[in-house]
Amino acid sequence: MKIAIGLSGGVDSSVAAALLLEAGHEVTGVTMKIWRDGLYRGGDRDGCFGPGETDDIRRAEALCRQLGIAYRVFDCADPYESVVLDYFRREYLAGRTPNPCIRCNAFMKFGVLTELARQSGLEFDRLATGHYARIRPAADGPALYAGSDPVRDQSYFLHRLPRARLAHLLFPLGEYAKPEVRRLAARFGLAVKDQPDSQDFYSGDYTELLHAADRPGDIVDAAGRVLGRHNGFWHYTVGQRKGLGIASPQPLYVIELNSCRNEVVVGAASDTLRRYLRAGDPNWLAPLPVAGTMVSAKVRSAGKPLPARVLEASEAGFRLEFPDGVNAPARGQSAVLYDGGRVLGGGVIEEAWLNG
RNA sequence: AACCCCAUGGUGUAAUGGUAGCACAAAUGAUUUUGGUUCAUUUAGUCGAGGUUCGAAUCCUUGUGGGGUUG
Repeated sequence: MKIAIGLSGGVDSSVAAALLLEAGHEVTGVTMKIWRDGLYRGGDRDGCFGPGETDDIRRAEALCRQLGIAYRVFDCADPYESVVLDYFRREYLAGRTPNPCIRCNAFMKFGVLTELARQSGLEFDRLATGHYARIRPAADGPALYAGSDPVRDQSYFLHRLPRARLAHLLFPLGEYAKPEVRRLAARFGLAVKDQPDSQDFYSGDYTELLHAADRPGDIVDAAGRVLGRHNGFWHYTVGQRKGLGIASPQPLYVIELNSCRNEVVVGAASDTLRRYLRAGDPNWLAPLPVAGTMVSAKVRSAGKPLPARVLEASEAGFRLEFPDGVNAPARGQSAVLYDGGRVLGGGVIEEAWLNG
C-alpha cells in the first residue's frame, strides 16, 4: 500500500515510518513547515511551533535517507496562521483556554497537509502518523480507539478528525507502549532513538503569540475581595495554581476568568469542583449517544477518564453530568467522550457548574 | 501627651530560657505533543542597640515602626 507518513523529527513518527516500511509498504515522509522566522520570538524549548523546526526537518530528512524513502516538506505557514494561531489568540483574549493541538490535528495534519500533498502529485492510499491511537472496525464503520497504552494515549487530541477520514488513516504505534517504541528505535538503528520526548505547542512563552498589551486588573475571591493583581487574564487558565503570587492559608486556584471585568477569580481547590458541563461545536465519531448513557469523559488530555452521564447529545452539542464531580473544567478546552476505549466524539466546553 | 498591646523568611503563623518549625508564595527539576494539574528539591527569618544567662525569638533597658485606650 502507498502510505504518506507525517514526520516530526521525533522518535514516535520515525519508528512509525520504520514499522510501515518493514511491513512492506511504499512509504513517503511528509512534514508541515509552519514556522516563519522573524514573526515570532520562539524560545529555547522544543515545540511544534518554533525555530527548532529547521533541526526537526533535518532529522526527518536524515531518517528518510537512512530508510531509503522519499521525503517532502510542505509550506503550511499561511493556513497555520489563520487556522491555529488566530484561533489561539481569539480564544485566550475571550477568556477561554484553547487547545491548539486538537485544532492542528483536525485541520492541519489531517486536512491541509493531506490536501497539499495530493495537489503536489503525491499519491497515497493512507496517511499515517506516530500518534498513540488506533483505528478499528466497528458495526457502524471505522472507529477511533485510544492507544493500548493508557499512559501514552493521544486519542484526546484526535477526536475532532472528520469521521470520514478515519478510513484513510493509520496509526502504527497504537498497540505499543513508549518503552517498546524506544527499543524499536534502537533496534532499527535510528539516530533519533535518544531524542527527548516532550514537545510543547510553542517553544516560547505562549502569551507572546497573543500580541496583547498588558492590561492590569484585580485577582479576587468569590466574594469579590481583592487579593492581588494580574497583568491580563489571558496569562491564566481555570484550575491554575502556580503564578498567582498570593500567600494564603490554603493554596489558591483560578476558578474563573472574567474577561468583561478583567478579573481573575480564585478560590480553594474544592471550589474548582463541577458536576455538570455543556459543550458546543461537537464532532461525533460514532452514533449519537442516547440521553442517560453512561460514558467516560476527559476534559483534559492528561488525567484519567471520569464517569459521566450524557444528559443530552445532538449535532449542536451535549450536556454531561459527572456523578463524582470533575475538577476545574475550563471553557475552550474539549470534553471527549469514550465508550470503553472507543472515542464517541467530543465538543468544546462552554460552561460548567456545580448544582443542577 | 500618658498608658497598654504587638514586632519571627516575600506573606500568614509556631516555638513560655535549650537544634527557629509549618503553610502559602517564589525558583529549579521531573511528569506532559494545549493551557494547566501533580510530585520532588531549593532559596529565604527572630526590627535596631545594649544587658542578664553556660545558653535569649523568649527575661530586662532603650530606640524605631505599627495598633489600641484616655483627654
